[in-house]
Amino acid sequence: MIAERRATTIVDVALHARVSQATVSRVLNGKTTVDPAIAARVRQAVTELRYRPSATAQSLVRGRTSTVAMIVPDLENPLFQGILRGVSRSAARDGYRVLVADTAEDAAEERSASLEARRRCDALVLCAPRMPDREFAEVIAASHPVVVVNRAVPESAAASVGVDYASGIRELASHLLGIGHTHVVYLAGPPASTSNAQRLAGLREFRATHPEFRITELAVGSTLDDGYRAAEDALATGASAALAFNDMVALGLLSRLRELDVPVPDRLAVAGFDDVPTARFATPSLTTMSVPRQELGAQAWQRLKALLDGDPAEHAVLFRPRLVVRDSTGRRP
Amino acid sequence: MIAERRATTIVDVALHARVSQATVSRVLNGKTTVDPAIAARVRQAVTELRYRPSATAQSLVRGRTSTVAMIVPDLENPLFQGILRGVSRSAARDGYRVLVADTAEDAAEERSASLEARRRCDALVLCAPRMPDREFAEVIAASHPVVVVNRAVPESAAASVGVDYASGIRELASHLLGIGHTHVVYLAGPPASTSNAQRLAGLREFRATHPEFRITELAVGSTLDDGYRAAEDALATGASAALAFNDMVALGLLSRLRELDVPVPDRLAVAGFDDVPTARFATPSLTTMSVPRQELGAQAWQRLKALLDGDPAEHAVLFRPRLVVRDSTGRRP
DNA sequence: TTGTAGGCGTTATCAG
DNA sequence: CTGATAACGCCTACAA
Repeated sequence: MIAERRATTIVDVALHARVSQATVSRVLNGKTTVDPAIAARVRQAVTELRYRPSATAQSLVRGRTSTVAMIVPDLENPLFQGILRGVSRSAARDGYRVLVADTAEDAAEERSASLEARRRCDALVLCAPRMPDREFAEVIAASHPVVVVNRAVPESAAASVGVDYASGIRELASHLLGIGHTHVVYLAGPPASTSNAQRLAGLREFRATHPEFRITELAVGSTLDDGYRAAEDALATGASAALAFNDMVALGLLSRLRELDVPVPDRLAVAGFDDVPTARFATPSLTTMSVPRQELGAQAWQRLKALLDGDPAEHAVLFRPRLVVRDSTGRRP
Repeated sequence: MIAERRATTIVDVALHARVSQATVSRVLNGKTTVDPAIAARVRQAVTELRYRPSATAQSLVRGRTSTVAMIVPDLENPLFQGILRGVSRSAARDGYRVLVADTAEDAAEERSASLEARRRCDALVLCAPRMPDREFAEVIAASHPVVVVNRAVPESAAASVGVDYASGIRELASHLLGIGHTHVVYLAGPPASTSNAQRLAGLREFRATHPEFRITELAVGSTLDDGYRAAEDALATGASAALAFNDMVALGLLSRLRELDVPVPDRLAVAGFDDVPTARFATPSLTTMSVPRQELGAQAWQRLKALLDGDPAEHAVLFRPRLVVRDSTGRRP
């Protein structure tokens, strides 16, 4: 016989313990005080029947799911992994779970995924959204509460945490200039990435105050392979140093340079951005700007939590990346 | 005035369109056919009121949440990232979302997270669970449908996908022996990892048929740092080759060897496991066993989907890792 | 302290 | 083709 088993509900427990549903609910939630003897009976019924309350029903009646969604362009990017980890662990401490959606760098998918995910969650974490401004504003308006990571947003519309890429890249440029590089090639990231735009802006600013500093721009991308493939073009620019969009690009570049027997940093110095775990272990070890990945996630959660609790939005926070000089830039060339 | 806005419900839409809730529900779900004029009125009301159905209410009445949970020991591990990505993308195609929980390599946390996550989802993906057998069985029994990744499980209890680590490491050992290494040191992974146990078993088997092959075992771990710190001990064993638990360990080891000016592969050959994205880009490039990370996730989803649809469980699948010879093992020493 | 009953937002059955 | 109405599983005034 095929026992089409309906999950056991609070009614079953009530019947089994010979009390009302209300009482079962009470002992399970520890709200009102209940007669110890009865409470014990209920608890026993619960274990005997292996009863576990339906989270869905609880969500419906309580008006919240205790779940938040996080939308990322690419789960393979160590930056987003770190942020996800930070959000996930912080949220767990407050009894929240995280739903994650990978949009595969597709701006259109980003919009629908956000809207759809928001329907089943209490809030949204938008990570480095690639959407055009119009859609971005629309999604934010429809998804409150929202916290945005790594993209500027009108203070009132949503909470935000981010990285000061402009200042970071200026510091990096300054470091390179300091050790004698007057011509660097910038390996640009995805066009839709606003953090790439911030880096470019930072570079322009630096250039404005340092006319002797020359920057050649190359459209590259964000992955190991993108960096690997950019090596020849980077060399062809004649620059003495390369500034990569992020560490992945830098690592890919390094590996190709090695194949080509191009000495780093002597012929070409290389710097990345993010300080991913492998950066320190690369050969030569990678000079980069450190970004607090998990902390970014933790801060994102803190802001989301405030909004969820109806507290006033906390101030946006912008982390200053920290310069980490390693061997890939070396000394004065 | 503080407008405590209740979200707009189907009732609001019905009122606005001067029809019943039933009709609204019908046009939204396209179930029964509805008078075109009325349908249009409803749709207009929907957009005007910006109505979006409550996923929670739908879940309650439909009896499913269209969400599955995935439990992983560590989100920073590239293997789990790849699997997550595979599950996430495959599930998305079938209209499912993925809830992710990082247990920080804590077996106790693993149990509670699984049970708790299962309450709000339709199914569970257990990734390389570290729990002791007893708890493992218990969690599985309480969480059906479940698919387990990278840990053996009684065929009837849950679906499973995995990697044939034993055969993989034998192939790797064979490669090393083939190029002349008769003494290798195995840098072991987390004691609670069953895939580590599988590797050890494979090594023992290989040893049984190749008495001239000597294996020294070292307790190391699973991270870059673990590998980095194991370098001196590995050298002290006098082995001519190191077999790392995974690529992270191997990469950490490589970087430390470089600092120590130990030539690889001449003084010590190094091999990893998993073929993570950075393995190819390491210096020297890393010999390793390739594991289809995303495919593992896709297969896991396929099995879960079958179970969710009430179809008979598909057969367990075990992927054979593929040997990828690169420079870190080199030629005959 | 305990039980009764109403409601959370949808879907689905069954009459009209 | 459309409209009441009963679930779905749980929580919470309110009443006893």
